[in-house]
Amino acid sequence: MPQEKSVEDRPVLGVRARARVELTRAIVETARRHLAQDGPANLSLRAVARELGMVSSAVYRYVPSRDDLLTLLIIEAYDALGAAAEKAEAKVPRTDLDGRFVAVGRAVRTWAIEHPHEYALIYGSPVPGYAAPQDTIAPATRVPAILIGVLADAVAAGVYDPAAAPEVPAAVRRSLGPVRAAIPDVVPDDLVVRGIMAWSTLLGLVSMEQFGQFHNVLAEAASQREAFFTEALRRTSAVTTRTPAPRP
Amino acid sequence: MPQEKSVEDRPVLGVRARARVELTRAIVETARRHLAQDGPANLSLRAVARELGMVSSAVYRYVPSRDDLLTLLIIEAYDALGAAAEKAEAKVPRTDLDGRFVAVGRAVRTWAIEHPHEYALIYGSPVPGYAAPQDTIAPATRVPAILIGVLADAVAAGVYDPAAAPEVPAAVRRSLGPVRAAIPDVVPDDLVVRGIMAWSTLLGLVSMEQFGQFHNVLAEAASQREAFFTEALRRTSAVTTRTPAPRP
DNA sequence: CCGAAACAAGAGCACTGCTCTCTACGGAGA
DNA sequence: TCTCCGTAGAGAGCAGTGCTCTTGTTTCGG
Repeated sequence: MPQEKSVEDRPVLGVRARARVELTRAIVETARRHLAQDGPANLSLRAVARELGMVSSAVYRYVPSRDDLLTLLIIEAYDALGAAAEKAEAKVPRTDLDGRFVAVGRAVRTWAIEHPHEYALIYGSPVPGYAAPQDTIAPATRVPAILIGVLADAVAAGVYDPAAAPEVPAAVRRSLGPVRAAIPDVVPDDLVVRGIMAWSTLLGLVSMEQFGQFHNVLAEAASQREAFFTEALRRTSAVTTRTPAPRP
Repeated sequence: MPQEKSVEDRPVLGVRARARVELTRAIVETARRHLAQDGPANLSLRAVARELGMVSSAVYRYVPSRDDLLTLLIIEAYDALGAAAEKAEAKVPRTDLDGRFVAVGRAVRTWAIEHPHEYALIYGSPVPGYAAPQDTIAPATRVPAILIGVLADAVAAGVYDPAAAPEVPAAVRRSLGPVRAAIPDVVPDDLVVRGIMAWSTLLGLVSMEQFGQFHNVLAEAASQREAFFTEALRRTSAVTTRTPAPRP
């Protein structure tokens, strides 16, 4: 998008530039509504154009392709989910580490229930080409960043004693290379592994519920689903941010 | 499919009936190949028909719709995955409970890596209408059934002492209603919850890797991915099939 | 002020799922 | 054995999709 640079340069935007940002916003917004209603697979560029009263070819002036539009929606979804999780976690006292983890998990689940198609878009099978564009990885880290904060605070508060942390096998330590760059050094590898496992459990639970894997497994009533989920989150937290018992 | 009944009745199949089962098999088979190559979203009935040298409308004599064809492929995928997991688990000595769980987990992951689109079809965001047809739920239980066997053997072998099992909250116990029907009574609710969590962790790990959520988190090298995964599975098993320490 | 760039509109291409009509043929009853 | 009847295949066609190209029109900057 070479236009954006010239747009950024001009302090006062001309008629054309204003119309461009406005229309781009309108396109993404109606696309988001269509996505929420019909799901990623049924998102139609032509339908979006129709609702905006323009012809389909005109949309291509603003969005390079359908996949790029989906990428924009992916970014929006990651951001919305991240905001919801941050808001929920911020309400819990800093010292209540389990409460913070559970709050994040419940926020993710609640957001997924309220935005099933958006959730499927970001955590389901990727619809566009497999390679996730560079723009999506930053917003995708928002929720994990909260969990990293909890891990770091567990060490800081002494709930997890790094001195008692067991060494992880060398191959496992090497596998953690990329994520180590985003985690404070005080968090030992053992706790990093636990954190990734906790995050996987959380997403696994939400995805399985969202994608229907809990049919004929858990009761359908919302209150019981909620009870099970909260229990699972509490147990997950209990095996994550705790000083490990020395094992023979 | 009212024809099937008459087909079952006749001991010797006529030319028409033979051709029907043959062609149906051919359609599903080529569809499976197309699915493996291009993914569920790009599966085209017309392309399948083209490859079989028939016109698209003829396929509708055998498959009611594209979604029904996908449902058939879903059933096949569940069965193939279940077979792979069963085979891997059968090789482990019955007494090695952790080994059996890890074997199942590794088998699921290996199968997912070898059949990414099939995996996405069954454990990713559902492509057809949300309601999973009745025919799919039976094959879907194949892998979980193996894990249930491990849980039951943990109780039988005394590795998990049901006498020491803590009571789960009443709402959680009620949420387990459906799945209890498929689990021996000797397995206490506490262990059922652990089992569902372990299964969620396993699927969460595989899905996150498969859907690209581990980019910039774990190293890309296959050996390191494998090492991390095995470690995670071992840890998951270790917190599942063990007599719980009494907590204050 | 004028040329270049951006824009909207429309036609068109190749493709999809699915329906309908028409013709040919296999199989079972009279 | 012959005669229907239901099934099979072929083709045309409909409505929809993503995307491209051409043709005018409007806006902006030198």
